[in-house]
Amino acid sequence: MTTTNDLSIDRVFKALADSGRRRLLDQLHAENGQTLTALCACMNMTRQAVTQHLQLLEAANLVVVVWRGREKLHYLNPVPLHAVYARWVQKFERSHLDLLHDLKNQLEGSAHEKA
Amino acid sequence: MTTTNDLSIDRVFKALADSGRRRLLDQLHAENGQTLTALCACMNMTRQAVTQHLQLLEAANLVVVVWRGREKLHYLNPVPLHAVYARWVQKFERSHLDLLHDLKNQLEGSAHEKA
DNA sequence: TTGACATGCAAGTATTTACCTGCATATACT
DNA sequence: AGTATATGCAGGTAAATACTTGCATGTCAA
Repeated sequence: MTTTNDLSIDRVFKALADSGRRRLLDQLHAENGQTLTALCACMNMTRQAVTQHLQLLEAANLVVVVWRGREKLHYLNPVPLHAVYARWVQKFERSHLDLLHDLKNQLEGSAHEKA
Repeated sequence: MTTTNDLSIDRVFKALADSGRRRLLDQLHAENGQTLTALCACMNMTRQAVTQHLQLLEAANLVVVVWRGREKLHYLNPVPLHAVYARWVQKFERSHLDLLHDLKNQLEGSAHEKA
């Protein structure tokens, strides 16, 4: 269940692809456990639009929801972010300098610029 | 010029949002400097579609292109990945355990599950 | 110079996405 | 009970995205 397969990774990347959704995560990072209405305050779109963004974040497991009476409290879950970094970003980072070095060699070497 | 502003960060996130584009980056990670045709081999779509994906990766500066005669060589540039991590992902990761702890407290405390 | 190969450019379609409006439901407050 | 508050659900529109087909251009090799 906690398996981080390709589908769930894709959901995380897709969730992060929208600046509005990233702002929502930022908001929750600033203050965790906010209600829907509170989150709407900074979003310059209708409540329904914000709801839909939050649903994507929930589907990606980046946000966890807890009900308190009629209020929906939103909590940040940074685990998928870490998973994405660990399983995907890190491997590119590791060979960082090597690859740049290769590229530099190529550029300075046999390769020609297009006119 | 090398400024990593919000717009360029957005381009990177959007570029990473597609699994096909992520596969292209994986391919380049496995073997750097591949031609367009070589990259097409693993992509199960037309060459033009692959070209368009690569253009988005270029726009996000995740891929750098060098021409060698009639061949277009594609090189991975992991710098934007690192930038995204450093400027965006990391701050969520830092408070990782704290936030989970908060959440756990909330769940076990005053909050009630919805029926 | 001719033919094969590597790529570009442009326009068109289909799907997905972001967002809206309108109405329904449940909880809290008095 | 009655009103305000917090949210859900459903349907519709506009724009963005993924992908296609068709044709043009430039490079290599015989």
